[in-house]
Amino acid sequence: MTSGTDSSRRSVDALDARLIELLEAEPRIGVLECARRLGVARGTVQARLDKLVSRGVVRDFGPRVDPAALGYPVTAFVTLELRQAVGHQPMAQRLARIPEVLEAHTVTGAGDMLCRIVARTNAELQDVIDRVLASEGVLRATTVIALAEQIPHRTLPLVKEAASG
Amino acid sequence: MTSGTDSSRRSVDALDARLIELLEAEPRIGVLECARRLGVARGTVQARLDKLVSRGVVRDFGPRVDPAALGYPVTAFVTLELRQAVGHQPMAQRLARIPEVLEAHTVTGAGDMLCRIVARTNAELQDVIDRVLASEGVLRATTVIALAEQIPHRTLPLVKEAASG
DNA sequence: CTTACACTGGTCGATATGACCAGTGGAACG
DNA sequence: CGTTCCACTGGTCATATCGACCAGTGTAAG
Repeated sequence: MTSGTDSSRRSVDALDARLIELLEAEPRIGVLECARRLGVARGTVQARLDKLVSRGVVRDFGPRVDPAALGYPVTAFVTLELRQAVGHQPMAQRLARIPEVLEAHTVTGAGDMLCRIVARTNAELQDVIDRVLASEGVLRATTVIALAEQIPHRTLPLVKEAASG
Repeated sequence: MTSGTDSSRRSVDALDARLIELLEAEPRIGVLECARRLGVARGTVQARLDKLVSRGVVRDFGPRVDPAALGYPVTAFVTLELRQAVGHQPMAQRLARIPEVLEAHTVTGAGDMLCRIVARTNAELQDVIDRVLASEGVLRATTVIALAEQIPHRTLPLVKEAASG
């Protein structure tokens, strides 16, 4: 009773999307309950999940930690200009040693790297930025503080889009 | 046999941190196995976990989806300048309708909003940005493309820092 | 037509879960 | 100094899920 899904061409199909959506909404329900709610056999859900994970679409099911609840309510995005001589790799390694640096990308444009940084207070944010600036090769740091999270990190709409489009 | 942990003052203590670390590394192991590895009773792990969740430190255990594996390998950060007249809230709602917008913050500085956007190709990125620009109230969009993810989104070092510091 | 594959629907034993409980030690407080 | 509160212990319990199997069947592609 194939429902016409073809998981070989598109990376996710409608069933995959519904499965991810379901897990996103209620992560604790388990395979059996998923199967019931999606109206398919349990083995099918199991196979789908395994494939999603092995294909890398679903990275993991680790705990999502909220920095604010941890005591780090200040978020900032810092753009770094680097001296040409210093490579991105060693720079990234130095940044990685600073726990408050949650994320870093190399980017196009005037800046060379874009980092997401958190801190306990604005004052401590300054400390963190100073620590970043202390790294060799950083010429300049431009900081914007995130005032509010208008859209929290999400992927669900994208999953649905990928399944249907 | 209290191990001297005081979870009332600091938001997380050493045991919490080890628990989160363990779950981050191997999300599938379950409460019992956690208890064994941490060398505490199972009930303790259960209580800690419940509290971490209820306190909001751990948001959830939902699947972490990788946009790249979904077919959206292009990431960009877009800074929006808005017309003063248009509020941030309605703007965020319009942005939320675009699946490729994964995240949006209001920020300080020249721009008003900073968004994380993904796309299948650079060409499609242009389409997405056009869709963003089509929203009423957007005066200007400045885009930087993420070339490489030097530090993937992480919170573990922060958790350890919060537990010790 | 034949092959390949996905899904079905059933069973199996092993294991984890979440709920209890009484007891104990430490820390804070009066 | 005694009391109270709280976290942790270590034990049991019934229930539910897990992950593994299996043969059978439909669709789709070659």
